Amino acid sequence: MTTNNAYEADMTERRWPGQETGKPGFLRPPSMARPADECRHSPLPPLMPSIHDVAAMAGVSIKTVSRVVNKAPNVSAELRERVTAAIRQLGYRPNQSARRLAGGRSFMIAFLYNNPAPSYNGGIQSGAANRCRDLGYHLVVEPMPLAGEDRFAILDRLVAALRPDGVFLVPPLSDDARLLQRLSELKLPCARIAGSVMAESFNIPTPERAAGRMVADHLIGLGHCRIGVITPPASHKAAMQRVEGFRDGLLAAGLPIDDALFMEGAFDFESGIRAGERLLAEVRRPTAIFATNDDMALGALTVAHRLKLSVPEDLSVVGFDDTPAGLTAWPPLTTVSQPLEAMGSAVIDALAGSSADSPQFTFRLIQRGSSGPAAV
Amino acid sequence: MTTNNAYEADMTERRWPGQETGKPGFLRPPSMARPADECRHSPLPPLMPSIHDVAAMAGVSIKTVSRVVNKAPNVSAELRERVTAAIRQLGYRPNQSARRLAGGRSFMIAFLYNNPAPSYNGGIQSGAANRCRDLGYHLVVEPMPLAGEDRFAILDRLVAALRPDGVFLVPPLSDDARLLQRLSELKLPCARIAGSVMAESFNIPTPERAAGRMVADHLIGLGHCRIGVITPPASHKAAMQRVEGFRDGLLAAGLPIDDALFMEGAFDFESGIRAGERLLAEVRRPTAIFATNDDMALGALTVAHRLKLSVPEDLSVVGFDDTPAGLTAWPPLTTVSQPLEAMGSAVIDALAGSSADSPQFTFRLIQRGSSGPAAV
DNA sequence: GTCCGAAAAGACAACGTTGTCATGCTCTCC
DNA sequence: GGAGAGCATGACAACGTTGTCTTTTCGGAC
Repeated sequence: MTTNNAYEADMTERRWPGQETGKPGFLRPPSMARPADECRHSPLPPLMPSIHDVAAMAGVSIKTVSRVVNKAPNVSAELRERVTAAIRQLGYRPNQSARRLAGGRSFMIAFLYNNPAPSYNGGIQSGAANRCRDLGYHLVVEPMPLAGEDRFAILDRLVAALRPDGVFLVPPLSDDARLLQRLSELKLPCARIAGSVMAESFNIPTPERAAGRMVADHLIGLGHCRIGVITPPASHKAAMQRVEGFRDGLLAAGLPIDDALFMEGAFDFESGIRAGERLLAEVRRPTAIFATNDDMALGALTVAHRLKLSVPEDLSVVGFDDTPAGLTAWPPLTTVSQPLEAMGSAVIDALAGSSADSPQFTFRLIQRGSSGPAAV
Repeated sequence: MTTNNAYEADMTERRWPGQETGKPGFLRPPSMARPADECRHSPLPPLMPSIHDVAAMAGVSIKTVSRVVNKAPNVSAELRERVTAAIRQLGYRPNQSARRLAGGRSFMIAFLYNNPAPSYNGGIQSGAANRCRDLGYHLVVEPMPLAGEDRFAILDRLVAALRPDGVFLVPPLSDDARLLQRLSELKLPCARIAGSVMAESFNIPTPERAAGRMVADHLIGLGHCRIGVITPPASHKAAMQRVEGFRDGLLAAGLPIDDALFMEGAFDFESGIRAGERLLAEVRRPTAIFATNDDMALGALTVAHRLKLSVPEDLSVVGFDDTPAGLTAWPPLTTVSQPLEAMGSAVIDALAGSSADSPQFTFRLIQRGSSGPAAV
């Protein structure tokens, strides 16, 4: 039911008295929406105490409570003490909607994603959500289409309705120049993970290149000298660095760079199969394959199985991302793991300005059964 | 930095004039938070028009605009037309914070999850987020610990800050009795997927049992009569139904039920390996294994590889969930797929009361290379 | 003692929306 | 033509916070 009418789509259908529809709907109807009110003047403590309740209990003005809550300076120790006690006793929590309305902050951070790898998104999201929790923010998720004008409509609606305090993007969205430009027009603080396109938004860099080098060193160390590479789609700039790093390793080891051994994939299993088939059909068959993500590596592994090649005896395969599928494959996949949760956490820190420096991450090579010494 | 002090933890650190810290933080400082104001009386259309701008342009009161926006009855066609035009021209979008504050609705739905399978969460979340978008809601994600008192604190904070219009849970959270009780105390509309514990909250049932039966029929149809089953942990009530359905199938086919062939797993890869090892060490080795989720099935598959059993010639393996890892395994896993996106979407419909009936889902058996005829 | 400046506390008006009530206006029916 | 019922519209007060400005209080220097 996606409609192009931006206005219509933003409104929720709602039943009005007189419009009888059979099913009542599950959400609390508006009329009973404020249980707090009934409690306000009752002897029982209010269910959802407001700043006024706290102020009354502490015998101060609401402004003083506000100051204490926001850790503003110029509040005497004594009052701060009293207010804090009242807050604790009542279990007061500021109402975010009211804060947003009055103060211009929403305490919402929007997570825009498109990455089809659920474990990648999941890891980042989990780290980000937990850090948000610590900092008093909330994470709103918004899946975005990769292309098309829809994404601008989606973004506009999100921004208009929520006015998030910040937005963050993961690859490949973090290289979507038009999206970044729109975000900058909207003057939304924005942070990206592993972006490579230049943009004014903050970017959290990742050691893609060093990781690519690490894979090269690993395979070369095992004696491989003819190594096929399944490269990312050209749009995936960050992942492209993995290939660069891999080339660095070949150069450093004095190995030749054979363009026939570089096959472009689409970051999915199918394209890994196709690339693997072509690589393994080479007359001088490579003894190892480095795929720039796990899905493609698993495609290569599947081709090896189909061709009855033993892994790692006949062929070593290395992936990238440390997805769950790599762990459960046979043989388990040698791959590179990223500290996803820490990265998600760092993005929130960057947006909230609560971290001291630009974070540094290290990617780790996870050696498992799919890579071994080259056959002699 | 998780602190137990509920009050402290809810507040974001904030820089006040005079407190100089080196890094400015990335979020827009509060003072420049309202760019809309500057535009209000300028000749240019306001960047973020409010209901007042629309009312002024259409020459009506703000209340009338509100009525049009909320599709309330009793507005003349002419005014509705004028207002709609003004809304469109200005690109007006209602401010959710203000709506929440005034109307008692937040247009937020909270998604509580714990399920460690990212593709499961991801699928549900994606369906839910898209449906939210259609209906004008937003999806706030909140990862929850499985046990411990923390989850109540997390829930309380979420509710206090956001007052979400609804909450939804996926397994195994949907069977967390204490959490459900707390939600009901908070009077929060709540919907669950595949819950089996009785609770007053709405539950979206899934055909787990029928799916288990389907797997049994599939394997029995291939000629298997000795089939190992890796069961879910006892806490996963919904998944337990899969085993029931499987038993139904055995009974219907007149096959014996051998308790030695039922091994409890923990829904993860490792436990699948352990259960697989034990099953395949049986003197009369089963010719097929049904694991109640893919991770455990992949564990069994790994054991088969280690024992140099051919799959499916020597052993058929069937999983459940249709995870990406099952697709990329070797051989690709026969499994059961759930319409995750539709389920996520349906939960939102249930919460918003926008669907006519309780939805019915069908699980599909995905036949792939890991299951085949029983050896004679 | 007076005065001054700074610090502490409060009063009050936003913020943008919805709920409630009041006010017309237009029918219909006697 | 007058009463009453309904519809269409608007005025205004919430909602719970924060920003701004004002007032009070408190030290200390003269």
